[in-house]
Amino acid sequence: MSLVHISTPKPKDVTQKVVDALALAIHEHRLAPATKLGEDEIGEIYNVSRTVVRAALQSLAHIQLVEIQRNKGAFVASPTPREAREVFEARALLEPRTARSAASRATPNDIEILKDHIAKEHAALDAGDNGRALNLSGRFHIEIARIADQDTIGRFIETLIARSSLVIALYWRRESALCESHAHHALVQAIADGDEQNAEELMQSHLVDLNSALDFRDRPAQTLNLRELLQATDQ
Amino acid sequence: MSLVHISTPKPKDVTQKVVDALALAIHEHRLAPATKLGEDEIGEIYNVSRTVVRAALQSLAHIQLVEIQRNKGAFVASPTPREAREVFEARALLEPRTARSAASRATPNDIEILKDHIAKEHAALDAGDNGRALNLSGRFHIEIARIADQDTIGRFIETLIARSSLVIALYWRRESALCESHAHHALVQAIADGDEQNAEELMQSHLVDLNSALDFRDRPAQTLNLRELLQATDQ
DNA sequence: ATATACTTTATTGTATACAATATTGCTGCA
DNA sequence: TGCAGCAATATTGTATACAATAAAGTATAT
Repeated sequence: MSLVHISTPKPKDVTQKVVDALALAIHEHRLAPATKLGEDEIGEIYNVSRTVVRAALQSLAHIQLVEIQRNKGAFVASPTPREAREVFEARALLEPRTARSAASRATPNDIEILKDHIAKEHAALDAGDNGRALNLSGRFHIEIARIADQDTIGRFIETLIARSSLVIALYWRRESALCESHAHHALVQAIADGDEQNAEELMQSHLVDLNSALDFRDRPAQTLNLRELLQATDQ
Repeated sequence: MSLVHISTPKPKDVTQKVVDALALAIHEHRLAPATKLGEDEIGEIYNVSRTVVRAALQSLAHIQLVEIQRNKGAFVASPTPREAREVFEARALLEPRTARSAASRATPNDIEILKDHIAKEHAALDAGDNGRALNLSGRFHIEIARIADQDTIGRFIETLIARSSLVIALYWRRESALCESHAHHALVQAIADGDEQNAEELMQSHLVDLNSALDFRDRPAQTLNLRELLQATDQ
């Protein structure tokens, strides 16, 4: 009778694996916005049935990383300029408050985790792996939400950051450099010091900086969406 | 060649119908928190296969109206006191700003819609149909988010209001009367007047009132969850 | 009589099969 | 050539079948 059934070797949740794999590919810009995600195709790639692929795609559709059109299939989402703006407006509303809360609660261990994130981000940048750097940068923000210990708002922030990947893929203006590292560093310092006011303000200005590095003018997105616009969207 | 293919008679999205039916039942408190939602059972009720039931349940799980436990099934969610508190904290963060925005954009038609909501709410209360009144009250808030024309934040608010139904079902203290009608009326007036500041403040105090009518002390929830607590949550 | 191991039943997880819809390619005609 | 209509193909929507897991029941031994 094995009472100590610790450390389950196989938590296997196949659907979640597919979700994570696809989300990572999108975050790292390996899957471009508007890319068709055929069910059979994905099923063959991960050796799972369409049942689990469909569940995974629905999951991703809920956080608006993919868009599902009935009888047409799933596509990597392609946020309009308006949606892109809204994503950053929402972040500006939620994240400064969250950073403040994180500053009031962070433990030394939390600070270590944040510093570790920054280090990895630097490493990825030096290695020229921009996709990975971007993903780590996003996870840095998610980590702050976790430290703030607000699960509900944290979930919202997670979805916003996920969508931010797509926004950046579509609207990033290459002229501006990826100067986030410095901002992140200062933020960690404020959180480590428990300086709530400073943490909130730094997060706010960081988001303003990010926003100003985006160019939301026009850009109706890629090829596929053109077709959408032409055919009647009957109901 | 029929070009004018307006008004599709059958938009039939079976899954969405099941989602709506279950969500309504939860919102109107006909399905209590922690109620088991068996797949076969629901499938027979709505005459659909388990496939669509599962899709519907996953959808509801995403907005945290139901909780899915692997190999155990789906249950109507039963927010803990902490989750309940977070829901209202998040609403306090998002909705006042949204009300302000609504005040700056509302059209005469929008005002009509809001007044209509209030009238229906009154009617439901008079008829003693508290479930319906509660549901309408929630939809009033959602309508304001729609008027504010912020889709992203609006979605967040929708999920928060959905969860609020569960919170109210669990933590409402019966001593306090359902005095929302007056608050809603004042809110509509401010929005109609385009008085942004007032709309924001009224929404804020309205949420404070709601919050004070809740009692988050203890309440580990109903029967079923007791069983949960006893068995090891391995992984 | 209680507890433990085993057996049986019920329920969920996954895969496959069939139906419905959309897309593509072809044929014929102007 | 270019377009309309039909046929063929591919893809998604839904139902069902099978596998895996959990829950419930039963028998036996102490």
